[in-house]
Amino acid sequence: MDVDSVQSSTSGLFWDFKLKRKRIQDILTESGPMMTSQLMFNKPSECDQQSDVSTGSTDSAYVSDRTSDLDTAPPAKKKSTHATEVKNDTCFETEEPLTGETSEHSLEEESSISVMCSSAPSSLSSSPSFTSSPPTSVSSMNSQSPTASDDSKISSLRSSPQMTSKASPSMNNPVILSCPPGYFMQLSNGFTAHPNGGRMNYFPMMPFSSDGMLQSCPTPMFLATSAEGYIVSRASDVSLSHSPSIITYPTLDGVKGVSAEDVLKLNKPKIAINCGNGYTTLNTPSPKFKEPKKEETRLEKDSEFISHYTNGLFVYRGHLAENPHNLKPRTSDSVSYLDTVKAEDSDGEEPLVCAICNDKATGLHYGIITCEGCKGFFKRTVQNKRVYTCVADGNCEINKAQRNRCQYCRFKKCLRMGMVLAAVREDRMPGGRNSGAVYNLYKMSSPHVDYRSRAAGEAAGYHQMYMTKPQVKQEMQDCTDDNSQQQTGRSNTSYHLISQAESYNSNETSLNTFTLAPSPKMSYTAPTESSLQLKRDTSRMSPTPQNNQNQFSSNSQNSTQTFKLPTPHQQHQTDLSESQSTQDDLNTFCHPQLPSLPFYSSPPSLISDLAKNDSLLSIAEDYQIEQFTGTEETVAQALCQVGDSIVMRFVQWMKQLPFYRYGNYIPKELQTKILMSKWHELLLLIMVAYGPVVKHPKKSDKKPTFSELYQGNMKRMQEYLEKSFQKFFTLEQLQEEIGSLMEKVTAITAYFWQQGITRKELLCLKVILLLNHECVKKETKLLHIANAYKQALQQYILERFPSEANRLGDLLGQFQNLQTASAQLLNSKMIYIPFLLNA
DNA sequence: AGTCAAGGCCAG
DNA sequence: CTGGCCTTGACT
Ligand SMILES: [Zn+2]
Ligand SMILES: [Zn+2]
Repeated sequence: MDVDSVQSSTSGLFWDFKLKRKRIQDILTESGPMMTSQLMFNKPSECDQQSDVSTGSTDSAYVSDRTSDLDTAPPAKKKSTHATEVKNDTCFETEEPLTGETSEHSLEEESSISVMCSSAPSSLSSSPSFTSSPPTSVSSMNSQSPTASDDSKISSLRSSPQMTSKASPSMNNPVILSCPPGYFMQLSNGFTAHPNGGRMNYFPMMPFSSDGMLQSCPTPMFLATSAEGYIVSRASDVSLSHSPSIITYPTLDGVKGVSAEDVLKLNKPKIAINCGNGYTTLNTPSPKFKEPKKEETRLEKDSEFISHYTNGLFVYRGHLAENPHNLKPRTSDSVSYLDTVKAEDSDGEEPLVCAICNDKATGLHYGIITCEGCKGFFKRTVQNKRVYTCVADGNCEINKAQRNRCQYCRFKKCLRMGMVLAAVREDRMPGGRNSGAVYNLYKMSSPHVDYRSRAAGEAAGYHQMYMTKPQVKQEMQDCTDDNSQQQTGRSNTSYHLISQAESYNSNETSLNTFTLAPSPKMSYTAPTESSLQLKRDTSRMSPTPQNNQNQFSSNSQNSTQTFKLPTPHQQHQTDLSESQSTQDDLNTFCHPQLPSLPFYSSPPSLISDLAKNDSLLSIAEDYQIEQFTGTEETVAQALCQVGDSIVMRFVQWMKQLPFYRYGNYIPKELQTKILMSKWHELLLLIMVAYGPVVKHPKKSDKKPTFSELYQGNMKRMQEYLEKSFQKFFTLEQLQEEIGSLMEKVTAITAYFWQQGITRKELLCLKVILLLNHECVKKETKLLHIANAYKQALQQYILERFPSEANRLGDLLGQFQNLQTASAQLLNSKMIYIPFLLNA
């Protein structure tokens, strides 16, 4: 009846990270396995019927109607569930139009700031190198440092992600912050990260006038982080040839934020951030800021809710998450296995520890062993669909002592460790027992193929929960065949480091199921042949390398952080000569200094080189939605193949990139890592830009609007589901299900339509996106390459669109949206993927 | 009757 | 908001 019944539990096949990574590595090694997959690869692409895959979807723009569209759309879904706290959208709706229409103009002009850094502002020479990665205030917060006391004084900014995630086409839309009266804003990457994690972007800001009043809005200012503190730049000063006036605010000892006192002492201007409800001051207590309601918000869509916390870094699969506590497979029946746990436990240690915080556990709660506190925390969070924000960068350590320091990270860990959302009852009915199905939502294999017998369970590796470290290492080696793994086990240190890196690829994302069943009533789908196969595979691999709680948590949480730690120093080494302003990493990080790389000749030729081997765009043409009809099984298989072949093409594409050919700047592990984390974003980029690039060769006025696009997409989705699965859903149902994802995807497409993105721009964007990875920032050469492409793109834009000074910044700003959408896509149901491939 | 995981309560 | 403790109620 509902969409759930259609969703395939084999959904993960498409994204299946383990297979993809293997594929990548195979190809990179140019080894045999590639052949096999090449065969598979040809198959889907063979169909050359160029049917207009993207009829309704790909066309439209999204200019003036955008605000109104967004305005009207959300209310529809608001009626959905708890009407009370749906303010997440409310916020957005009320503020967005304001800026969208009125100040957008000025804002967009300012966004040229994202470009400005390509010139070396002399005024900045005093402030050495700005890191794209945040100052590591995390450490101070993680370790039990005195900052704890500060926490209470500083409002941890909990903003609603929807506002930004609501597909703002440019990063320059005002960000809505919430800050309780009497507190000063604390800014950090964690905050901005909100919707998408870890990124500090420019915020439009307003200067105060001398009388303490906000100035009217002629010259918005922008804020960005740097290693030194915050940079505030006056947009009006920004131009390509002149350095912006930049004010640097210091970082507050360990904690990021600027207090009123500090500002006074520094004798620097006060600034305010546009926070929707007017302006909230950055550096002074905000007297009359009124909270929208409760600064907490709710997310209505499960996938959105989840991806807010997973942030694309791992895939939520309920209690089947690969953590040491979950090695014991659940059976389909409702029999608890706590007794088993205890039994096993007795021979060694009896204290049950919480998988989240290591506190004393009180049994199974929502699928895993947790303490009373984490149980309650998880329940409250899910019941109220609370949305938290990390004020650091989303990697706070969670243990008993500091589990209450960061709700975001605590809940993120809850999901990561596999607490089952669906086990929180919607009807709040106490007592009784959840049906076993609740805990099988994330399973692929049939309940009958379970590990019912104790012997089987033990064989399946429950014992490994207590494996000693050497055993773990052995296990890792036995079970994996990839390169990074081979380096494993030399010493404890290397093991540790590697597993951190590994966790990105294999631990979190290697799994097969993406089924997100919002409600326990979801029907169970029969396993497919391939799914069973895969299930066996994963179960064999499932023992998580980490065996003690601390280690695991630090591993998993550092997986991203690790990559950017070294940045500051390396930065220094390379660019000391040139001072520069830095925007935050993700979007714009231009080096004024271009190294003389072998491949680098001139910006134009950089682009034309890319154009010579543009094999990627055809991806958008090679897969027809019609391929994905039939039974779910068929679809799952088809998707698996397609995913396979797509990855293949990405690898081949990467290998023929100019800088790739000219010298091996990219260590192989890095290639794999980068591609693994970027290929779905790249895919989305291609899909989303295909229409505007290909079907819109000449400037016509018939740019499709966002709403046209959106409605067309939804309608086609409806038809697709009906035709392919004989399931009919009303548009309202669909809206419920994938509205938010569709909005995000459509918004990007619409933006590209509106901008009339060109093929060359897309070419560059692909490369820049590929290199827009944390790891790249440590690789000086790669960083330079990325910047070379940015400059090339900028130059191209200058010639082609001379009047659009901020075009590059806006284009790069889409990365954030791509990342968000792609993360959500990862967590959405499989049956939507084929469609989105053609949206 | 006993288990045990869910929800509720409410002092701190 | 937290989390220790209590009540529920399907299931054994
Ligand atoms: Zn706990
Ligand atoms: Zn955190």
